[in-house]
Amino acid sequence: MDHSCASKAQIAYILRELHYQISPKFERCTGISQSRLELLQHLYDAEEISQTTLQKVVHIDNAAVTRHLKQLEASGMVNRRKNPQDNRVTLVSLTEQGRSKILSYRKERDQFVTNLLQGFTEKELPVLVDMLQRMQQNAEQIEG
Amino acid sequence: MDHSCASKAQIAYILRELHYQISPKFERCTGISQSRLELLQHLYDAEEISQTTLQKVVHIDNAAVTRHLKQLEASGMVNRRKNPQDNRVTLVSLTEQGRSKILSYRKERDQFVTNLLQGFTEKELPVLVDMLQRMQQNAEQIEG
DNA sequence: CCTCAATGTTTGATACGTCAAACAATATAA
DNA sequence: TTATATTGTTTGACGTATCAAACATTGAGG
Repeated sequence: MDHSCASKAQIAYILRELHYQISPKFERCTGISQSRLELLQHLYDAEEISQTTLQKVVHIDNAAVTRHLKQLEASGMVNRRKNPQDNRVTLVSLTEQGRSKILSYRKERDQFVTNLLQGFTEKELPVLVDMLQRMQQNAEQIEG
Repeated sequence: MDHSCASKAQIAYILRELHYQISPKFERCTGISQSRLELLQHLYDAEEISQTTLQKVVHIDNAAVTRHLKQLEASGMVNRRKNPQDNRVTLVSLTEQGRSKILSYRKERDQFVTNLLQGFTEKELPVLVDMLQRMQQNAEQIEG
């Protein structure tokens, strides 16, 4: 409520605008959506994990995760199977095809992000990451 | 493509995640979506402007702007009329009701953003705004 | 054992973006 | 002035997120 609220409010606006500016361009440049690539990226690191675990790290709704993974399965990028120890949970893993394809996606992504961050110095990047993460933590607290 | 790409890629991920964390909470806290409030906010400042002008400043697709404004008109927040000098353009303005309602929305928004930026110092805010705006400018350049 | 709660996943309804194509209305130029 | 390009807006098809409700499946307590 203090005098700096105008600039604070601006931040919320810019974040929204930035997302919608980036999102379609990211997909056109890399050939895959940010969400999908993020899912694949975590599978790449994790071998085989449950959907819920995956859902929590990518901050996407369960329903959306289910739909993404179904389509990624249909396109041969991931495998899904029930956990024999607990038939409620679905375990997901990358296929060989997925594992190899992700490498080229990553290249495109890196190029894209490099463009996005043109003019940023090496010192600025960690500052930015830190601020964004702090906002994320704050966001998690809001409205239980 | 250099060694800092991991941290760069992280930024793209966080931006996406942050948007989806914020967006529903913003609406629940304030009673209006970010996009709508941003549209109203600009109308508040601008008196009467054309849809296209408005669309350009908020970085939302024309189609989405049309739909938002139609609904805001239906709910009595804005007026729309054809420009008599050029019947192609639609001029939009706030109604009295809209003008008064926006004040309470703003209060909620400011509270929300204050929570989002908890722990940020006065010096950090302009740094953050600057970085976000630079990303926006870079994003505009990508893939003409 | 057999409810009943908890956990994981899925489905359905809704909202809001994008793009492309359709429709004006206006400018331009032959 | 009449065909053609340009500009502003709208509509339709689609993707992807949210929430809430429906379905398993498993665990725990009487």
